[in-house]
Amino acid sequence: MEADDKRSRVFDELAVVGKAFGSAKRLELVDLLAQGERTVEALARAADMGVSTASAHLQVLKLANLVSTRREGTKVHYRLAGDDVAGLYAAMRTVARERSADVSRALEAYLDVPGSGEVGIVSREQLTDLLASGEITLLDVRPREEYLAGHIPGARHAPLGSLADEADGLRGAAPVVAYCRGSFCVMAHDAVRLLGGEGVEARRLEDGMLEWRTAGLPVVAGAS
Amino acid sequence: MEADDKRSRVFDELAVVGKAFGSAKRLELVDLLAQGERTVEALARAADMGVSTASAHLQVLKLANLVSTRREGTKVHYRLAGDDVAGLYAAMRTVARERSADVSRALEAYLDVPGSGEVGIVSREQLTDLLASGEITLLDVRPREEYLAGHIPGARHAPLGSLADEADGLRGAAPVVAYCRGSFCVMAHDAVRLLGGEGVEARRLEDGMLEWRTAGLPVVAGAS
DNA sequence: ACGATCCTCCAAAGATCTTTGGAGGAATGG
DNA sequence: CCATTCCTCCAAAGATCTTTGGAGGATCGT
Repeated sequence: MEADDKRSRVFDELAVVGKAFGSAKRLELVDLLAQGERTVEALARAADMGVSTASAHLQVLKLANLVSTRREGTKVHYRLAGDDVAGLYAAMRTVARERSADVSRALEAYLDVPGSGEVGIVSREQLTDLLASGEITLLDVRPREEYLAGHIPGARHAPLGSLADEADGLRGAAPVVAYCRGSFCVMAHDAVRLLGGEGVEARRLEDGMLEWRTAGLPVVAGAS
Repeated sequence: MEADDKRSRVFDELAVVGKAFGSAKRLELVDLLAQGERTVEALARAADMGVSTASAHLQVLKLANLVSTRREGTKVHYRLAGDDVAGLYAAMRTVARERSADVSRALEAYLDVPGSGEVGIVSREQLTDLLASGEITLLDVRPREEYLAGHIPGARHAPLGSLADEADGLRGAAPVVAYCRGSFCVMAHDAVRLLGGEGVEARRLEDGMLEWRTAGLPVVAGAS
C-alpha cells in the first residue's frame, strides 16, 4: 500500500523530533539554550562534554529544526528555534515529573528539597503583585550571560558566586525573592539557603525563567 | 562533584521519557492509544508489527510512565496514563509540524491536501455553534472501537468502510461535518472526498478527537 | 597570505536499540 | 488439570547512536 508508506514517513519524521529529546546530553543543551543563545564552545563547557560531541548533538537538534544558528566571526551561536520549543521542553518536564516517580525522586535528590515543609515559595502571580507594590527585592541568581540574555523586569543580577558579598546589604532591607532557570534548577534553592543562613529573609520563585517566558510574561534583555 | 552526578541523573530520567517519543513505531502506538485503550494484539495489528515488538515498545512506554495497563482475562489493555500525555503528544506534533518542513511535507503527501485551496474546514468553536443550532450532521468516521471509547457528543458513527452506503440518506439532508483522530489522520479527508463525489455537502473538522479531548471539551463514551 | 580560532565533518570503536522466534507465565474454560 | 489464549521475557543478530581525535572549512586579524 502506498498510503501506508506515506503514513510511515510521517511518523518517521515525527520521530526525528522525538529522538532529539531522547538523550540526556541533548536535553542538557536544550536546558541551557532555553536561557538564551550560546556558542558551541560555551555549551560544551557548560554541559561538560567535548566540542565535537556538543556539535554532533547540536546537529541532531538542528536537523529536527528545534534550534537555529547565527554566525558571528568565527563563532556560531545556537538558540532555540522559538518559544514553542521551550514550551514543549517545559511541557515534557511537567509530564515527566508528574507521571514518573523516578524523575521526581531524582529531582528531589538534586534539589535537596526537604520533603514537605519547604516554606517561602512565591508563585508567578504573587510575584507580579509583589513587584507592582515594590515590597520586595527580586534577585536573578543565574550566570551573567543568562541574565543579560533575558530576565524578569525589575530583577537585579546577583549570581550565586557573589551572593555572600551582598548579604550585608540585603539584611534588614526589603525581603528577597530569588529565581533561576526553572523548576529543575538548583540555584534559587541554594540562594535562599545561603541568604537564610546570613539572616536575610528570602523566598524563591516557584519555578523560574523558562516557565516565566513560556507563560508569555514580559522579559527584558541587557543590563537593567 | 556529587551535585553534578545528581543533576546528570535528573537528565537521565528525563531522557527516558524523551526516548519514549523517539521511535516511529512507539509514536504510532501512542497515536492509537490517544483514541482509547487497546489490547497488545489489537495494537500490534493496527500498527502492523509483531506482538513481541509491540510488547517491547509498550514496555518502554510503561517504563516512562506514559501508559498504564488493565488486565481483563488473558488480555492486557493499554491506555495513555493521562490526558496530559495526550496533550504532550499533541504539543509535539504541533511543534514538529510548524518547525520542520520535512514533517509538514510528509504530512501533506499523506493527507493529499491540495496545497492552498481546501474549502470546507470547520474549527472547534464553529462546530460547537453548529451543533448547538442543529444545522449539521456530525459524523465520526473512525473505527467502531474508537468511537465507542469516546466521541464528540452528538456525533453519529459512520466508519469510512460503510460511508458509501450512507450517502443516499445524507444527500439533501443537513450538511455533514466529518471528523477522525486528529490533525495527522487521513480519514476525515477521505470521508469528505467520498461524500463530495456522491453529491453530499460535506466539510471536515479542522483537527480531530485528540485535539478535542486535549482542549478539555466534553467527550461521551459508548453507543449514543 | 598566514596563523589562529572556532566549528563541522569523518571514521571507527563502543554502547544502546530494535526486531524476531520461541520459551515460559498468567488466566480462562472445559 | 489440561489445552488454549494472550502476553512478557529471553537471547541473538542487525541496525542505529554516541563519543573521540583529528582532518578540514570558514572567518578574522595581521
